[in-house]
Amino acid sequence: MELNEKVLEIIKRLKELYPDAKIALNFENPLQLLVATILSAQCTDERVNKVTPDLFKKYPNAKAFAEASLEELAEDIKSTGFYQQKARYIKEACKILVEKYGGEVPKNMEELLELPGVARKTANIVLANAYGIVEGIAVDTHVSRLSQRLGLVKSKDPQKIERELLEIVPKEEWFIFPLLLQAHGRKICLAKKPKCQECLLKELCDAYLSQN
DNA sequence: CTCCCGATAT
DNA sequence: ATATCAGGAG
Repeated sequence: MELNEKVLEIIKRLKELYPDAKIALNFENPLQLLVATILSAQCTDERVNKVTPDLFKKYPNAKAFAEASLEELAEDIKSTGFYQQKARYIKEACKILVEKYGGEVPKNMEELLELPGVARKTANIVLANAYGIVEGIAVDTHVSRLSQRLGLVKSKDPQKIERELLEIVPKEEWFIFPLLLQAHGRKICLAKKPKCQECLLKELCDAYLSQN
Protein backbone atom coordinates (compact mmCIF):
# COMPACT_ATOMS: atom_id res chain seq x y z
CA MET A 1 0.00 0.00 0.00
CA GLU A 2 1.20 3.47 -0.87
CA LEU A 3 2.25 5.54 2.14
CA ASN A 4 -0.28 8.25 1.31
CA GLU A 5 -3.22 5.84 1.17
CA LYS A 6 -1.99 4.16 4.32
CA VAL A 7 -2.13 7.50 6.13
CA LEU A 8 -5.64 8.12 4.83
CA GLU A 9 -6.77 4.68 5.99
CA ILE A 10 -5.24 5.24 9.43
CA ILE A 11 -6.94 8.63 9.73
CA LYS A 12 -10.26 7.15 8.60
CA ARG A 13 -10.16 4.36 11.18
CA LEU A 14 -9.00 6.62 14.02
CA LYS A 15 -11.78 9.12 13.27
CA GLU A 16 -14.34 6.32 13.66
CA LEU A 17 -12.61 5.19 16.84
CA TYR A 18 -12.24 8.66 18.37
CA PRO A 19 -14.97 10.84 16.86
CA ASP A 20 -14.60 13.36 19.69
CA ALA A 21 -10.80 13.52 19.73
CA LYS A 22 -9.74 16.80 21.21
CA ILE A 23 -6.91 18.28 23.20
CA ALA A 24 -6.73 16.80 26.69
CA LEU A 25 -5.52 20.00 28.36
CA ASN A 26 -8.18 22.17 29.98
CA PHE A 27 -8.07 25.88 29.12
CA GLU A 28 -10.34 28.86 28.53
CA ASN A 29 -8.10 31.22 26.57
CA PRO A 30 -4.83 31.27 24.60
CA LEU A 31 -2.72 32.24 27.60
CA GLN A 32 -4.07 29.35 29.64
CA LEU A 33 -3.34 26.95 26.82
CA LEU A 34 0.18 28.31 26.46
CA VAL A 35 0.88 27.88 30.17
CA ALA A 36 -0.76 24.45 30.29
CA THR A 37 1.27 23.29 27.32
CA ILE A 38 4.53 24.48 28.86
CA LEU A 39 3.57 22.58 32.01
CA SER A 40 2.80 19.45 30.00
CA ALA A 41 6.43 18.93 29.06
CA GLN A 42 7.45 15.51 30.37
CA CYS A 43 4.18 15.34 32.27
CA THR A 44 0.78 13.86 31.54
CA ASP A 45 -2.06 16.16 30.57
CA GLU A 46 -4.19 14.76 33.40
CA ARG A 47 -1.66 15.90 35.95
CA VAL A 48 -1.47 19.35 34.40
CA ASN A 49 -5.26 19.60 34.63
CA LYS A 50 -5.08 19.01 38.36
CA VAL A 51 -2.85 22.05 38.82
CA THR A 52 -4.30 24.57 36.38
CA PRO A 53 -7.72 25.39 37.89
CA ASP A 54 -6.16 26.90 41.03
CA LEU A 55 -3.23 28.26 39.05
CA PHE A 56 -5.40 30.20 36.61
CA LYS A 57 -7.53 31.53 39.45
CA LYS A 58 -4.42 32.81 41.20
CA TYR A 59 -2.78 34.17 38.02
CA PRO A 60 -5.62 35.39 35.80
CA ASN A 61 -3.49 37.05 33.11
CA ALA A 62 0.01 37.43 31.70
CA LYS A 63 0.77 40.37 33.98
CA ALA A 64 0.01 38.26 37.04
CA PHE A 65 2.41 35.54 35.89
CA ALA A 66 5.04 38.13 34.93
CA GLU A 67 4.94 39.66 38.40
CA ALA A 68 4.70 36.37 40.28
CA SER A 69 7.24 35.35 42.86
CA LEU A 70 9.39 32.72 41.19
CA GLU A 71 9.53 30.61 44.33
CA GLU A 72 5.80 30.77 44.84
CA LEU A 73 5.01 30.02 41.20
CA ALA A 74 7.39 27.07 41.31
CA GLU A 75 5.58 25.76 44.35
CA ASP A 76 2.22 26.16 42.64
CA ILE A 77 3.24 23.97 39.72
CA LYS A 78 5.50 21.59 41.62
CA SER A 79 3.57 18.42 40.91
CA THR A 80 4.12 18.74 37.16
CA GLY A 81 7.85 18.12 37.57
CA PHE A 82 10.79 20.24 36.37
CA TYR A 83 9.04 22.96 38.28
CA GLN A 84 11.88 25.45 38.64
CA GLN A 85 12.57 25.47 34.91
CA LYS A 86 8.90 25.69 34.07
CA ALA A 87 8.32 28.50 36.56
CA ARG A 88 11.10 30.50 34.91
CA TYR A 89 9.77 29.78 31.43
CA ILE A 90 6.26 30.88 32.35
CA LYS A 91 7.34 34.03 34.18
CA GLU A 92 9.81 35.07 31.48
CA ALA A 93 7.44 34.23 28.65
CA CYS A 94 4.67 36.25 30.28
CA LYS A 95 7.04 39.19 30.78
CA ILE A 96 7.58 39.18 27.04
CA LEU A 97 3.84 38.92 26.41
CA VAL A 98 3.27 41.97 28.58
CA GLU A 99 6.16 44.01 27.18
CA LYS A 100 5.83 43.18 23.50
CA TYR A 101 2.30 41.96 22.89
CA GLY A 102 0.07 43.80 25.34
CA GLY A 103 -0.37 40.68 27.42
CA GLU A 104 -1.72 38.67 24.48
CA VAL A 105 -0.34 35.45 23.09
CA PRO A 106 1.04 36.04 19.57
CA LYS A 107 -0.74 34.36 16.68
CA ASN A 108 2.26 33.29 14.63
CA MET A 109 4.97 30.68 14.80
CA GLU A 110 7.99 33.01 14.72
CA GLU A 111 6.91 35.09 17.70
CA LEU A 112 5.80 32.07 19.71
CA LEU A 113 9.16 30.38 19.18
CA GLU A 114 10.91 33.37 20.75
CA LEU A 115 9.22 32.65 24.06
CA PRO A 116 11.30 30.66 26.55
CA GLY A 117 10.05 27.11 26.99
CA VAL A 118 8.23 27.23 23.66
CA ALA A 119 9.39 25.14 20.71
CA ARG A 120 7.43 23.81 17.75
CA LYS A 121 5.34 21.30 19.67
CA THR A 122 4.01 23.94 22.05
CA ALA A 123 3.66 26.58 19.34
CA ASN A 124 1.73 24.21 17.08
CA ILE A 125 -0.63 23.25 19.90
CA VAL A 126 -1.35 26.86 20.85
CA LEU A 127 -1.82 28.06 17.28
CA ALA A 128 -4.10 25.20 16.31
CA ASN A 129 -6.18 24.77 19.44
CA ALA A 130 -6.45 28.36 20.66
CA TYR A 131 -6.52 30.22 17.34
CA GLY A 132 -7.44 27.65 14.72
CA ILE A 133 -4.25 28.47 12.85
CA VAL A 134 -2.80 25.25 11.50
CA GLU A 135 0.73 25.68 10.18
CA GLY A 136 2.12 22.33 11.15
CA ILE A 137 1.63 19.16 13.15
CA ALA A 138 2.40 19.11 16.86
CA VAL A 139 4.84 16.27 17.40
CA ASP A 140 4.72 15.17 21.00
CA THR A 141 5.80 11.85 22.42
CA HIS A 142 2.64 10.09 21.22
CA VAL A 143 2.78 11.42 17.68
CA SER A 144 6.44 10.54 17.56
CA ARG A 145 5.98 7.00 18.90
CA LEU A 146 2.93 6.06 16.84
CA SER A 147 4.29 7.56 13.63
CA GLN A 148 7.42 5.48 14.02
CA ARG A 149 5.63 2.27 14.96
CA LEU A 150 3.15 2.60 12.12
CA GLY A 151 6.00 3.23 9.72
CA LEU A 152 4.86 6.67 8.61
CA VAL A 153 8.25 8.24 9.26
CA LYS A 154 11.82 7.10 9.58
CA SER A 155 13.30 9.97 11.60
CA LYS A 156 13.50 10.07 15.38
CA ASP A 157 13.98 13.82 15.71
CA PRO A 158 10.64 15.63 16.28
CA GLN A 159 11.48 18.40 13.79
CA LYS A 160 12.23 15.89 11.05
CA ILE A 161 9.22 13.78 11.96
CA GLU A 162 7.02 16.85 11.54
CA ARG A 163 8.50 17.57 8.11
CA GLU A 164 7.93 13.98 7.01
CA LEU A 165 4.35 13.99 8.29
CA LEU A 166 3.55 17.26 6.53
CA GLU A 167 4.50 15.55 3.28
CA ILE A 168 2.13 12.60 3.66
CA VAL A 169 -0.78 13.95 5.71
CA PRO A 170 -3.25 16.05 3.67
CA LYS A 171 -3.31 19.62 4.95
CA GLU A 172 -6.99 19.46 5.90
CA GLU A 173 -6.08 16.71 8.38
CA TRP A 174 -3.17 18.51 10.03
CA PHE A 175 -5.37 19.69 12.87
CA ILE A 176 -7.01 16.39 13.77
CA PHE A 177 -4.07 14.10 12.99
CA PRO A 178 -2.05 14.65 16.18
CA LEU A 179 -5.22 14.57 18.29
CA LEU A 180 -6.12 11.18 16.84
CA LEU A 181 -2.66 9.74 17.45
CA GLN A 182 -2.63 11.10 20.99
CA ALA A 183 -5.99 9.52 21.75
CA HIS A 184 -4.85 6.19 20.37
CA GLY A 185 -1.47 6.48 22.07
CA ARG A 186 -3.08 7.02 25.44
CA LYS A 187 -5.60 4.23 25.07
CA ILE A 188 -4.08 1.47 22.97
CA CYS A 189 -0.62 2.13 21.58
CA LEU A 190 0.98 2.64 24.98
CA ALA A 191 4.67 3.42 25.24
CA LYS A 192 5.44 0.46 27.48
CA LYS A 193 3.16 -2.45 26.60
CA PRO A 194 1.02 -1.55 23.63
CA LYS A 195 -2.30 -3.39 23.43
CA CYS A 196 -1.73 -4.67 19.92
CA GLN A 197 -4.46 -7.32 20.15
CA GLU A 198 -7.07 -4.62 20.67
CA CYS A 199 -5.60 -2.36 18.02
CA LEU A 200 -7.62 -1.79 14.87
CA LEU A 201 -4.51 -0.61 13.01
CA LYS A 202 -2.67 -3.91 13.49
CA GLU A 203 -2.34 -4.92 9.87
CA LEU A 204 -1.22 -1.41 8.94
CA CYS A 205 1.46 -1.28 11.62
CA ASP A 206 5.09 -1.96 10.74
CA ALA A 207 6.03 -2.58 14.37
CA TYR A 208 3.23 -5.13 14.82
CA LEU A 209 3.87 -6.88 11.51
CA SER A 210 7.60 -7.19 12.06
CA GLN A 211 7.23 -8.96 15.38
CA ASN A 212 4.40 -11.33 14.46
C1' DC B 1 24.35 14.84 24.94
C1' DT B 2 23.05 16.40 29.64
C1' DC B 3 20.20 18.72 32.75
C1' DC B 4 15.75 19.67 34.72
C1' DC B 5 12.06 16.50 38.61
C1' DG B 6 7.32 14.54 40.60
C1' DA B 7 3.71 11.10 40.10
C1' DT B 8 2.13 6.66 39.17
C1' DA B 9 2.47 1.81 37.88
C1' DT B 10 4.77 -2.38 38.89
C1' DA C 1 12.34 -0.09 45.62
C1' DT C 2 12.53 0.84 41.08
C1' DA C 3 11.12 1.55 36.36
C1' DT C 4 8.47 4.49 33.40
C1' DC C 5 6.10 8.55 31.79
C1' DA C 6 6.96 12.91 29.15
C1' DG C 7 9.77 18.80 25.93
C1' DG C 8 12.93 22.24 25.75
C1' DA C 9 17.33 24.66 26.59
C1' DG C 10 22.29 25.10 26.87
